[in-house]
Formats: sequence, structure tokens, C-alpha cells
Amino acid sequence: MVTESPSLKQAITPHVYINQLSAHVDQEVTLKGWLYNMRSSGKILFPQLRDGSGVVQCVVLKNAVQPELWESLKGLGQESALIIEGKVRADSRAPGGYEIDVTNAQVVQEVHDYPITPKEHGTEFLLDHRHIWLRSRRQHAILKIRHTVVRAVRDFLDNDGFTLCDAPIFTPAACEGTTTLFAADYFDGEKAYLTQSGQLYNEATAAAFGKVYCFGPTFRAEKSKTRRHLTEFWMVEPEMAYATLDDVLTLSERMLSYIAARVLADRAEELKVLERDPAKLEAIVPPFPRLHYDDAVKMLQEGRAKGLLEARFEWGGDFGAPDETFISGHFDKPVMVHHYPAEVKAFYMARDPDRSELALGVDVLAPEGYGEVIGGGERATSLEYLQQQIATHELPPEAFEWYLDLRRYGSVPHAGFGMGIERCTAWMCGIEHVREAIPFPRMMYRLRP
RNA sequence: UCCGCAGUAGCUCAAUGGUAGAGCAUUCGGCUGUUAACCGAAGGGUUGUAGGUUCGAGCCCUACCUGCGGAGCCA
Repeated sequence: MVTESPSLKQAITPHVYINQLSAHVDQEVTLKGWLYNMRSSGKILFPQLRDGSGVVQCVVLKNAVQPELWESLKGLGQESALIIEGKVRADSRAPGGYEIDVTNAQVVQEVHDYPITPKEHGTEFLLDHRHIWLRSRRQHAILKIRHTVVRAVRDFLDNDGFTLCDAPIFTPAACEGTTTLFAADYFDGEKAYLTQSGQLYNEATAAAFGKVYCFGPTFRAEKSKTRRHLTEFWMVEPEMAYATLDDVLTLSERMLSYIAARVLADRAEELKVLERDPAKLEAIVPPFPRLHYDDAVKMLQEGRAKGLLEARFEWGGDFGAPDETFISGHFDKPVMVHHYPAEVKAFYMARDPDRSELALGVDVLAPEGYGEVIGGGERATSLEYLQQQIATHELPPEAFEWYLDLRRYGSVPHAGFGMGIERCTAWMCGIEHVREAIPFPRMMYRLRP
């Protein structure tokens, strides 16, 4: 026999969400939320209520309510928990277009010392208070856009015939190198590593399902302290059997365009809060410029000759952040740089049959200095070549035996890419740093909260 | 790991080597349309830590700690 608790009863009392107010004009409603801010003017109070779906200004007139109600609301601090009853009224003076004329209210919890004020704060303070910083309007807008980016990715791939087939988080060995892996103690003295890519597993599932993707957290123990880096980030990785580099270019272009269109359509309010120029997102439509590595190098060398770049760039190297920014600065939409030197790319990349020093890989560089949002390409199909690559890169061969089976049993051309969700979200939002594009960022010097 | 910058009230920041300051937040008071409201008052400090120079250090010097920005590496 289950006894119904008072708190459960309270939780199921019907109430209206602030983003639904337009459907309740001139009706009495109950709102449940938290005090976002309060202004007052003698015998009139303007509490702003926040409920997760939006913020609405309420109006309390001293002469129109019970004296006890006036007293209970008068001195409330930011983030006091509140249930408010009142009538919805359209009013052009109100920030959201609607106001609530309060008739009754219940103070669920009174708060007086909320640390985050409406004034400015520093990065360290805000990150230390990330658990409550999430409530502020700007952070709320960013994470709503992240949600839309994730949904757009899933909808796009699902509607395109891809099957979600997630890769493991614990892995026995590196897929691209060992220096950037977080190690954990597994059983019986064995080491497990946190995944840095689902890539190799995707190749297995692609051979089983044709078109697949994995979508989950990824870990890199890189000692990077820049606005583009997290130690834990989310990555979506599609992989297609019987596909080539060209298919990857087309898929990248279609997916990024779809994401931008969805953000524009579904998150107009949030973009406004962030003061993000919609024109930047409207520009993200196919076709994206395609740039051969050779031509990118020429571009960098010309830039250096004109004094626009400090460092000299030699053919054969990988681009640094200033190089990427310089290249992407020539375009108002993402640029796809392809055919990198095989030397600087992962061991499993296929090589260009006409120029074996080149890999059939692509980096998609976002405009405005957001850097590489997508990296991918065509995978090598030859068993002998991969065995040789594993030896050259001094990788433990026993850890890759299962992977080599994929080249023994029905090896076909296949290709795919990985996209970083936080970089993509930060780009859509036009924000400075990827740390705001994930609820609880993990960085080199930040593990808390 | 390397290079650069910073650390003063709960927060954001001031303070020529010479008495530790303001705004916001908090508490109290005022105001019937406020838009990060406004006006008045009060409380609030081991100037990151340890040493050194000096008659005197928030300020100068050394080391360390913490954070920020960047490089390399990467999505």
C-alpha cells in the first residue's frame, strides 16, 4: 500500500508554463518557479518569475491583495521558490509581452543570499557556481540551442537512414595515439582507457548496418587551455559503408546546413538573448567551398608574404589555430579542406591512389575562428596496409586484431566523420568559449562542480 | 610542458611607497509602472601564501599557490 505524500500531491497540481501564456490571456493561471529579480515602487511590486520555460513579470498591488500576501512577497531575494496565481494580461510595457496580475502566492522557500547578482561576474566565480549559473538567461539560451543542435543531428541522421549504434566508453587501447588518453584501473590489474573516438567501432557497425552513427561523450587528456578545448566533450560520428571522401563532404555540408536551419527556426528567441546575428547562420547553406590542402598551403604562404601571418608554413605540416583562422577568414561559410598529407593524419586513413603521400581526409573549418568542427574521411581497406601502419605507429597489434577482421571479411570502401557538439553549439551561439556550450564543462584545471 | 596576464569586501573593480575606497549584493527606511529601477542609511577587510627591501608595503624584490589567455595537440 502506497501512502500519498503531500509533496507528491503538490507536484501534480496543474500549472501553466510561462512559454504557454499566450494561450491563457485573460485567464486565471498558476505558475511555479523561482524569483528571477524583483523591482518595487512603494505600493507596487514587480517580481519576475522564472520557471525554466521563460521569464514573466508579475504585478502585485498593495491595495489589491491580502496584507499577509504583500508582506510575504515584499522582501524576497533572488531565486526564492514561488508559486503564483494570477490573471494573464497582454501588456506592451512588460518585457515578454504578458504580465501576471497576482491574486495569490505561496512562498515555497525564501532566499536572501543568492550569490549570482544581475551585475557582472568573473569567469572563475561563474564556473565555481556553474550549478546555479545555469539558471541565468544567457546560459539558459545557450543550452537550449545545444539541445536543438543535438536534436537536429539525430533527426538529420535518422531521417537519412542511419542507425544509432553507440561505441563503448571504456576501451582497451588508443585509436589515434596514447598520450592523450585518460587511464582507469579495470579488473585484475588491467588498464582501461576512456574513449577518444568511436571511430574503429563505427567501422564494425557500419559493416553490419550500412549507415551508422555513435553519439556520446569523448575524452582527451590534452593539456590544452584554449577557448576551443574541453577534456570531456560530446561527439557525433556517422560512418557509411560503400562510401568515399566525396560522400563525407556532401554529408558534412548537408548536416551542418540542417543544424543551422533548425537553430534559426526553433531558437529565434535564444539567438536574440545571445545577440547572435541570424545572417551568420543563414549563410550556412550548400555548397560549401572545397579547398585542396595544396591550395590551402598556397593561401597560407601568400598570407605570410603579405605580412598577414606570422609563422611560415611548409607543405606537409598540420595547420595551427592561427592558420585555420586565416583560411576560414576567407569564407562566410564553412570551408572543407581535403587531401591532407597522410603523415599528419590517423593511421587508418585511406591514401589517394594517384598521390600516395596524401590522405583522403577532410577537416571542416567553421567561420569566425571557431576552428575545426568536423574531421573525417575515407578509411583504408587493405589488410596489409593497416598491419604495416599499426607497426609504423608502434601500436599494440593484439589490441587491433578484431579491427583487422573487418579487412579480412568483406572489406569495402567506407568513410565517415566526427563532429564536436560543443564547438558546433558555440559557433551557432556566437559565444567566446566552448565551456559555456556544455552544462558542466571539464577542462584541464576544472573538475568541479 | 612553454610564453604572457591577473589575484584587494559576497561580486565587479579603484587606491603616487604614507589613514583601505566605490558600485552591486545583504539588512533597515522611502516611492502606485519598475525595465540590470531609483533615493537615503547601516553592517561588511589577515589586500592569494611565505619570506625579503624600507622609518613605513595593497603597491618594490624572490619563491610558491590559484585562475585567465595563448602555443603545441586536437573535435
